[in-house]
Amino acid sequence: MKVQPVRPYHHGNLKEALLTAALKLIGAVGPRAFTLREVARLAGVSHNAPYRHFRDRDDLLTAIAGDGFNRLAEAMLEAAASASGALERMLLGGRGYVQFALRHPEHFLVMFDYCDNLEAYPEQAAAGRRAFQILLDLIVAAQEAGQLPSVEPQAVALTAWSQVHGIAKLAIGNHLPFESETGVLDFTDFATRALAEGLVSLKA
Amino acid sequence: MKVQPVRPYHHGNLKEALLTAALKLIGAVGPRAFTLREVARLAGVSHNAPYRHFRDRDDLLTAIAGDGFNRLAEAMLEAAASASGALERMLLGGRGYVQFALRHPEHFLVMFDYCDNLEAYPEQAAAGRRAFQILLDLIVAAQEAGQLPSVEPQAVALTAWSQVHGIAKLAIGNHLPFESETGVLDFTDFATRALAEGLVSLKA
DNA sequence: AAACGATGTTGCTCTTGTCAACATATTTGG
DNA sequence: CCAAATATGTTGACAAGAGCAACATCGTTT
Repeated sequence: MKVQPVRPYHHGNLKEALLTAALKLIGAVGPRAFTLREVARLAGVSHNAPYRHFRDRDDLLTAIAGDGFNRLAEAMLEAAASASGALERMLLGGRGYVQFALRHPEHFLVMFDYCDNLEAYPEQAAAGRRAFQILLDLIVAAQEAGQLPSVEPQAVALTAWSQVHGIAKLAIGNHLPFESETGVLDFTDFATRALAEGLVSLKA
Repeated sequence: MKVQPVRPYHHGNLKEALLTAALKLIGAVGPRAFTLREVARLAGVSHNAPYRHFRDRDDLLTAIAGDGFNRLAEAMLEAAASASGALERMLLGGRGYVQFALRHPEHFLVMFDYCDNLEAYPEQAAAGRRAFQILLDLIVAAQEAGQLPSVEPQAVALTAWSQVHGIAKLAIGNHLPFESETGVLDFTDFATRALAEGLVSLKA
């Protein structure tokens, strides 16, 4: 009778396992100390197994970035869903952006700082554009509801994006003096409301 | 008669030369591909010479970050100096922040993304705080001039910082659709003015 | 069942960070 | 004015990681 092999030669779902292990590793030691070989070790495979699923180190990181953009999009939609007014939905979308960054810094850092050449990966780049489109849609809806002035939505979206992105980056980098997630999110509300108010005033 | 030595055993000012070479290298290949050994090569010294001036790789990067914070502070002061009103000075300070990031992305990236543990380096951390203090001062001045509401200046400063930091990061990462520096800076004006307007309205 | 492609493994080379030991220049105390 | 002492550079080593090549094993397709 054959002994149950502790680990079959073929992993079965190594690609997913590698991505999961990579996220865990980045979460533990940061994207700088991230190592392909350590990921392989975590997944229990040889140091070269990852190359069957990812062209190289950057390819794996880009996959994580693309996954992150999809999750970010979901997070924003989910956050926005819990409001009634169009303007509130937009503000909550921004809040969702920051909340995602706080809860998934591994993803967020890779998405924006540890992944050159995102444009060279069509699928991941598209995921990024989709996430931005959500913000744009929220803004257009607020404009159509008359709660934001009808200046170029692109400019408004970039302004809002810059605001929440700055908050997210500074918060992750421990540059903001808030202890808790709640503290950062309350601050986000303050900042985004001020900005929205200003956009209204500009038009007036 | 002794032949003029092409290169003396002692460099003379290696520390500065290494920092300069490091900046050039980071500018050329990005902070990810930055290598201590390549820096040594650029400076024309052996691969271990840098260790006489920097404890390790992170130490050199942190030195660059500290230098960057000082230069950023200068840039903001200089930008702000060319305006008369307190509010205008504050807005120009933010513009200077973004302009610095655009012109010195090597510095900016190291300062905020490739330098963990800045807090472990008292001098560099202080340089960072001084730069933030400049923004804070500009805001307090605008408040005292009655051009900004007198809500907690700390919160206002963090909001403004987040705004310009987000613009700077997104611009450097090529996420903004502006071709020229001027385009980004005009957008910065738009965004910061909207935010300032909103802060005024919030109080009202 | 035999061949094929996909998936994993072992073993190598090249590069890097960092340590240790040694060499040379500069400064300083007698 | 010269000998330590101290800076500052150099060479040589080692471990670890990225990525290539050759080989092994598995499932699939004829």
